[in-house]
Amino acid sequence: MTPPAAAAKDGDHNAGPAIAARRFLAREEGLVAQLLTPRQRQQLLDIATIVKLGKGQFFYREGQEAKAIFIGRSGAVKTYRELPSGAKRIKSFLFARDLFGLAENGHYVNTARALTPASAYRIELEDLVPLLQRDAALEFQFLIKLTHEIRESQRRVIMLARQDAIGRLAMFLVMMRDRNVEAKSRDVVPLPMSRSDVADFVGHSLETVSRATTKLVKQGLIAFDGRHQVRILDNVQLERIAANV
Amino acid sequence: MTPPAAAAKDGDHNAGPAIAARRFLAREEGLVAQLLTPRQRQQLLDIATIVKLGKGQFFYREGQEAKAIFIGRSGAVKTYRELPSGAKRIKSFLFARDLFGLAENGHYVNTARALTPASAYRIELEDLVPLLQRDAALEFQFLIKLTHEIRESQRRVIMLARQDAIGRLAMFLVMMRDRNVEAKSRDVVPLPMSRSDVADFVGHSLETVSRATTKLVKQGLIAFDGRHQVRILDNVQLERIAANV
DNA sequence: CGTGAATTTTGATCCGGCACAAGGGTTGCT
DNA sequence: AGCAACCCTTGTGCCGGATCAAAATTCACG
Repeated sequence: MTPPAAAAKDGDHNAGPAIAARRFLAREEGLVAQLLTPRQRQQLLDIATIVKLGKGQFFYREGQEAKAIFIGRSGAVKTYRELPSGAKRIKSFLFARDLFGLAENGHYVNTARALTPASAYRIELEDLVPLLQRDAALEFQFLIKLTHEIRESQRRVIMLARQDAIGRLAMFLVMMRDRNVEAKSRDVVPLPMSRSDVADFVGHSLETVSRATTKLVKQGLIAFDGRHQVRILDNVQLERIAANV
Repeated sequence: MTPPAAAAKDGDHNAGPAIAARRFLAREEGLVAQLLTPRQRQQLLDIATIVKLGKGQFFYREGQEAKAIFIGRSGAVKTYRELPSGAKRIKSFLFARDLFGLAENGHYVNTARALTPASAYRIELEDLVPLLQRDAALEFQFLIKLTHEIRESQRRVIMLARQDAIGRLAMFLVMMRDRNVEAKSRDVVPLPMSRSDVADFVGHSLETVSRATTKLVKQGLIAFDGRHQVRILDNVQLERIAANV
């Protein structure tokens, strides 16, 4: 039984699943908007169950039959693929309001695992598909979310195209900061993932990432409060490095 | 006035816009399916105009107000962003049946330019959005297309994460081969883009790409018929290199 | 079919990140 | 609290790709 305070802290759970994305028609510059109306959230809530997992547990695994999609509710999740070589390739880090579990040919193409204790709304495809086909407006919101994801993915491509380690890391930090809307302070960014997850994500070795963070710290642009939280000290400079492609 | 033969060669234009993607529910393994029913294509055709551009001309430019989306009809198109440094970052190469021109905040986020003489269906958002909101089934197909794109984008991320030049190139070639469905021979792959476009796409310098292609040729895996067409001689081996992550 | 421009290939040098390795910290478990 | 496993940092040598430079091929155009 969760005390009301704890529930409130993570946002607005009671209202049902939320999806966040940048609208592609609207002009609300730069803002990540809540896409669903209260009514739509209620509709989704009606067919959703809530899954709560401990750190390290799996929402689903690569290759499993895909029967449901998930919408992040609390905590942090990573999705990745195991490559033949045994290396993991991080696909994405997911938080509240993120959509995950889209399938190909009826099977999940990657594995979703909780980085921290995490919860998500689980919606059976069998329930979702008819709802979407009945409710074009709701489906439209999913569409918007997907275009948003495509763009996120492209930002990542741009990041990966860079050669320099510090640049990639700076870009990564900025990305994480930007996803961390609704935080008290925009400059305190939680990094629930391990360094090696970051390394996989930015496409560098763990050591290189470590060196790069050290450099940024020494330059006074960032500081760590423990291993899983960064404070951005010099936003301007960090942005400059991140944008300097 | 295009002679009928020329029109037929590029596929099934007369039937209206086509969209290709891998369905995410269906089990038709590995196949890129035509998503739209004849009726849906007709509906789109009714609100579409056809844009024909010469090589090097622009469908739209980064930052312009986004009033329409496009669906590839013939020829090849590239989309890219100009980075502050002046470098281009290729986002994607597009062919017939591909969707492009999705906006963010009402503006195009990249530039779309014809690599070869190319044509596309242009559909005004003002016409499309109501149609989608009226026709959930049609919209659903768009949704599927977008999930497909997300996955393509992720394949690219995986490609970029690799370090070795030959591996990236092999992967790129395989990707291009796979998109080139409906070709007479699967092993003759057109490469309408320049080497430097390829370099931008795979995230290496032009010289490195050149060296890598040379190596593949010397190893007897591929051969060039002119600069814009590759023949894949040893598919097995090429796949092996491409998959060897 | 020739000429100049653009694209591609080839060559040489330099630098940054990877691999390997070892030391110190932190976290989780009992 | 204590121990062990894991995670992160730091150091060194080496290799692959970027960069600069120049030659070679192809292409566009008349």
